[in-house]
Amino acid sequence: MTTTNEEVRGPRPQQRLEVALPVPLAQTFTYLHLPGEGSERRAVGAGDLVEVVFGRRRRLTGLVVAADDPAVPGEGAGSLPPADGEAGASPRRLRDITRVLPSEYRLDGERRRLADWLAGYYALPLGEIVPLFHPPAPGTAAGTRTRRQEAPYPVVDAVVTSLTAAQLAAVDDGRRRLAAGRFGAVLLHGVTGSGKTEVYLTLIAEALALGRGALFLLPEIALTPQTLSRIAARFGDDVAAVHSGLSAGRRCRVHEQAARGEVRVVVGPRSALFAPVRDLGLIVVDEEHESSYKQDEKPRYHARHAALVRGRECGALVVLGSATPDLETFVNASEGRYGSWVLPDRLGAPMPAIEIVDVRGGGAPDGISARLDDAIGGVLERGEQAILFYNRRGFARSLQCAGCGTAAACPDCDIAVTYHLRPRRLLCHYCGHTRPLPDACETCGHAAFVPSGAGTEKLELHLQGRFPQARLLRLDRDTTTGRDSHHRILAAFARGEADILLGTQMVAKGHHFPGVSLVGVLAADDGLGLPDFRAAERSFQLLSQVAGRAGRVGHGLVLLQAWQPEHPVIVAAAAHDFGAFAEAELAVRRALGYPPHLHLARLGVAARRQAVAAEAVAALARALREQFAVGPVAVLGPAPAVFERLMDRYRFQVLLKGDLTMRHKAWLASCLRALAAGYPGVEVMHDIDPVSSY
DNA sequence: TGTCGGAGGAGA
DNA sequence: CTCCTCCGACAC
Repeated sequence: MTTTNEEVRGPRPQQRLEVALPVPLAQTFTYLHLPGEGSERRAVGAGDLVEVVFGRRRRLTGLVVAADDPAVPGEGAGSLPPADGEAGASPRRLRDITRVLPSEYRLDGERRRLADWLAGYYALPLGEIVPLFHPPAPGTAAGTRTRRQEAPYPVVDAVVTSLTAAQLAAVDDGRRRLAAGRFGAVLLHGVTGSGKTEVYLTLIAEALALGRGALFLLPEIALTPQTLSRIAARFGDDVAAVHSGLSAGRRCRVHEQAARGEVRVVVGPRSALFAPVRDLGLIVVDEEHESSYKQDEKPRYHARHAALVRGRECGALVVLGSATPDLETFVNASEGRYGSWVLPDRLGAPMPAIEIVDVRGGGAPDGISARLDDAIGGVLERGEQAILFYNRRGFARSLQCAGCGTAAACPDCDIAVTYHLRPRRLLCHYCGHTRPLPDACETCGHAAFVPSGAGTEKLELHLQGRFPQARLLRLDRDTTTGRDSHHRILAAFARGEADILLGTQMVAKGHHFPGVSLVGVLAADDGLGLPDFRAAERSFQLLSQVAGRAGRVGHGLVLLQAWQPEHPVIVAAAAHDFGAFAEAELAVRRALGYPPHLHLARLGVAARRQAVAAEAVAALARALREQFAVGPVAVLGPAPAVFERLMDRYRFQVLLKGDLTMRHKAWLASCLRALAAGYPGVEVMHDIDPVSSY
């Protein structure tokens, strides 16, 4: 058996590589590379991506963080310490890497610094960050899908008229900042339809003229065909869009073209932030408040935050645009850390009138008040269009036994299942568990049930009965199962093939529907009761967004039905008053020590057996209390999660409130690893800056 | 985190 | 006796 040292000192100039791999382990792995063999016949160095076999048969792509100098085999010239091959532990025979990825895939410079920041800030091993930076290899199962031809979408060509004074002011300041070539961040605060996109496009053109590249991030690219077509029309071959529908091969091509500087502008969702655009000078984050910028699986990073860090690392201007800025962004702008550009007016049309409809005391028997019913009738008479927003899927929120009142529950989640009509079944919205309607109550044997609480399916039925002549389209997760169905429904509505579009929050997202003169929100205060510190913010954003769908030409009316018509969030939304909302909400956040005043970290523990999970989370809380006994970080909990049992797992959590330093994060990562090791069968997760507190 | 292999339960 | 699922170990 040869020792590792003998391997390195062998006759051939073999390289020893330290490779960070996407596994949740706080270590790198040593592999060998023989330059001159394999697909890429060159020596590799820190920053190269390599493919390796890991364990029995896994193939992983990892980042080389250190490598021997191949010219000096076996000598200490490389950055690696000598292997501890001699005494004690039996030396393992090192494996060869299977492939070096082409140099377009190297992860170095500002992207490497971003990767290091992500790993530190989100308390993850560097290797788990690496997959963000390279597209999936062509030929993988996920990569073989090709994009289907899309139904035609009427493109509203924004006539490039002259810019308004407010747009000009933004563009002028942007030009100055771009010319300076230094990092800076700016909030572009403009209501729906105020011309933010034109500002973005002008600045992208400016960056290109200065010889720099640009990134344009959107929350969900599938929902913004109009923005996309405008970018494509303006920048032609300089621009490439990445989205989930793209095959892995296409993705790789975009990546390589960007790395070579053949593509200068990359557009896409949060993952596009990591594209190797050269000489990056501008990063646009459109709809920066959108929670989809936070990835809800590991690595749980926030693309807005990461965009700011990348901007800092490469000296780029970062423009954050929104009609309803995230409060953190808003505070940074109002306190002068970010610049601030305001577009106060809608182009071409006044803001729609917003009216609050009090539904207390049975004012809306079938979910629709007389006021809204009238307004819908008027829209249909005039041949216009309406959007109705109700944020609940299914026919009934639950099915209760008429005998004992028990609501049918999911066996794996301890949560009431939703009653769906088409197909007719009970469905758990948390784990997807379905079952047919029961013949009799499982608790008492009674054979009659009462549906309670309405959903979009019931709303649709009601509308069909009430307005038989109306053509309806329903848009929610249940009508958008097929690929593209989402797009098809919106396109059909945009072409005027239906009079009423009804659905969940999917109807709120950025589309221009010129024919829409009425927006009805059936339960505007629905989201306010959620046990989440961001409930008010989310409600305000959603209401503002859905209201923006109304009357972009001519008259527009928005009706907000509410049980709490005097709630400050409802009142502020109805008055188009972001400032009033922000002031009130920031006061609450400050009083309770929530973001943006302080940062949060959420630590979760889950296990099949409740007692095991409870024991593990207690141990975690003890360790945290000891660590943070002195200092500005508060430990809250442990407490059962808001949904205590999901997917047959009991869940508990601890919340950290305060500003965690990188040192804290490093300690936290090792603490959580130790916890997972000490409690086999327990799943441990952490979420830095969670989007919600549960 | 994904994969493998052993332990132990349910059913033929 | 075999199939199957659950759980822990391990990874260069």
